[in-house]
Amino acid sequence: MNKNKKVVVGMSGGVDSSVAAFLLKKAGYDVIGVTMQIWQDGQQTADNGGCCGLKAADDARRVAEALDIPYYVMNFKDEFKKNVIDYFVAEYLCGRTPNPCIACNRYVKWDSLLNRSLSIGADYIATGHYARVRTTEHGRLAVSKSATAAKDQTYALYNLTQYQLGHTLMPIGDYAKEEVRQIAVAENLPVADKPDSQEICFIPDDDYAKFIAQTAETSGLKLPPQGNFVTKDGEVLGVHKGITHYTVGQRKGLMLSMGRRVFVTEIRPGTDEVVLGESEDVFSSSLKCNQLNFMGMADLKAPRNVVAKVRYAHQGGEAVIERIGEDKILCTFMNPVRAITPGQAAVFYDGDYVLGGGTIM
RNA sequence: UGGGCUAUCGCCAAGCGGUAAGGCACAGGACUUUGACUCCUGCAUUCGCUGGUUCAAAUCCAGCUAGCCCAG
Repeated sequence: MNKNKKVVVGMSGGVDSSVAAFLLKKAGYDVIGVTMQIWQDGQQTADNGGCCGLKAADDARRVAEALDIPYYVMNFKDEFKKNVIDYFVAEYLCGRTPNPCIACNRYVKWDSLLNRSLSIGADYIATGHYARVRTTEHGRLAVSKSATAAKDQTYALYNLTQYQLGHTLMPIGDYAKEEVRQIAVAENLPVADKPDSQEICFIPDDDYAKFIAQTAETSGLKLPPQGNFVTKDGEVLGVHKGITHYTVGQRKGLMLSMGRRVFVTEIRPGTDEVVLGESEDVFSSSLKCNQLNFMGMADLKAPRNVVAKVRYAHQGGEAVIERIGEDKILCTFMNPVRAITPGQAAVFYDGDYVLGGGTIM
């Protein structure tokens, strides 16, 4: 039944998406390899095999040749700049901590790439994400955790719509990381031993504050000034470099010697204050989120027990969610969770699959 | 310019004659398709300065310098 079904595979040049392409071809799909060109100068990301690196394209092309599938590079620079980079910078400028991977998935991969793929006659797009698409008992489509819980990437995919999911394949989700690599080796894919990607792909040197400052400047945006480190009671502890340098839960880089470890507990964009506190002060038991997307559940009428994740690497905590507004959910945890941070996503699960999620306020 | 006290890594701070603890900060690494967190490693041949006593001093003595306190 896969015969004649055409699928565009987003190929990053990494092991995962390469194996995804292989598996689809093996399963009988009409596979087209595509690398998204999203970042400005190719030089920048030279050896970074990131999810969206650019040297990437060279590797992806070699894999496509090895697999004997058509291969194209599609230009999504404008979309990426607008929906990921500008969003990323704007969030930091107002004291929040964005998750660019979520934005990239939502707007670039599952909007721009999907639409362009459908327009050239594809039935699906596929990626190398460690996640699966499944149908729930209520007939909803939802991403569910991959075979390896350790490599689960469903968190970053909570924003997908039913329509998008209906045109999505994630062939890697049924395999463990080691198996994927073994397949790559067995099939002699040119990228079999490439290391896993990491860090934000568009900031090669890992210096966020510098990147934000540069981008803000070229965009004519005003950078937040220096301000005070304060305690929750208002006592001034020192001067900081500007709120873009900090995030909730942060301990390193404060350049402040208190004699004990202190952490950022709150960022106050209004007064440019960064509040510092003890380790236990960064735990909290509830959060509110908006910009909701419902996936495994069609809606949220009554309070519901879920497992909620508050960041990509969060193991998840038991919680109750309830609607407290047209576009607002209150999530109350059974046990306090560390570093709930505005701008990050709260994603709700029922067992293995995603019910929905929103942006932490 | 009478008396007293203190001067040890960027900060705090052990040490009390036997050859420089620890914490914080910082740096590097690990982990990680977000930020964080966490973990590992590193971090004073030298104890305000100058002499002296001693086999041996950051530790004892003297002078100097600096800071603090109490008196004027």
